[in-house]
Amino acid sequence: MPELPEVENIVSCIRNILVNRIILYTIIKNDRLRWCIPFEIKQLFNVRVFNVYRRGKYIILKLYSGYIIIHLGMTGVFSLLFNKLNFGKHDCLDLILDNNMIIRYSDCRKFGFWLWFNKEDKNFFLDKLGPEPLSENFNCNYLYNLTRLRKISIKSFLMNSKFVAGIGNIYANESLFQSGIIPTRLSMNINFNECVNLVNSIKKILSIAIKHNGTTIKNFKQINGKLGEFSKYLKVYGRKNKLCKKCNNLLIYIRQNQRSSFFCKFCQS
DNA sequence: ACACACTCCTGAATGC
DNA sequence: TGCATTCAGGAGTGTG
Repeated sequence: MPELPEVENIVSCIRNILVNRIILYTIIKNDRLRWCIPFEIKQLFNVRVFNVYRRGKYIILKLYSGYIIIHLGMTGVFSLLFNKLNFGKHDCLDLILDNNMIIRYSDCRKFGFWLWFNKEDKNFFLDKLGPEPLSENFNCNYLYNLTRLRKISIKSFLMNSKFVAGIGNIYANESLFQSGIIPTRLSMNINFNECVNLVNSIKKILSIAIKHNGTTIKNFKQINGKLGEFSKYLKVYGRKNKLCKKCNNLLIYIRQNQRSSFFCKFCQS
């Protein structure tokens, strides 16, 4: 499941391949993603890619005539082909490039999407996003001030992209463990020192995960097909009924806002 | 405006 | 063994 580090990794891969290349055309195999792939993408023809970047978990392809916003959902995967290849069951579309390379997008569960925006459009998705967690705008003062106002758990807070962009379930669980805060604590009850710890933990964990090419749980692959390597560093996520790596007590699993939370009741409070 | 449940989807894991 | 059910999750949408 791609979160910020996985998306960052994918973006740096496809940036190298796509920037200054020309997309000759697209071949659509299945346009039924979360929303139907729009005709502007289906009809792309000889258009240069100016830039590829990330915002939260969104991938933005900046083209001459507008931009494509891609979200990978749960199972979106890119692969790089050097020859035309028949489509498999979960393949959705190919971008045919002017150097004979092909970028293929596949998505088993179809939670992902590809949308088109004209350059003058206000952007419905990007405009609502909170600061990037690795930017200076995301700091302890910001977190402290914003959490004062919210009667939601700190985990729900972290996973809401309008407060901070790109933190999903894995990294919310891991950051809260590292900073010793139980996921069910009300965000307004987190004190300033805890905000300092939490911000530091988030930045540190995301940075390390980016270095290790992300976390592979089931579906995430880098564009070269290699798996992310951060999963072996996970301390709580997916470790239901296993022992805490700090204190050796059993980790607790709960469902919180219809998401899995994992924590240690001795190391987190 | 806010908080939270529901929804989309497929395949692996689990249950009987 | 085989069929049925449960679970995983991002984030937009709908409800109270």
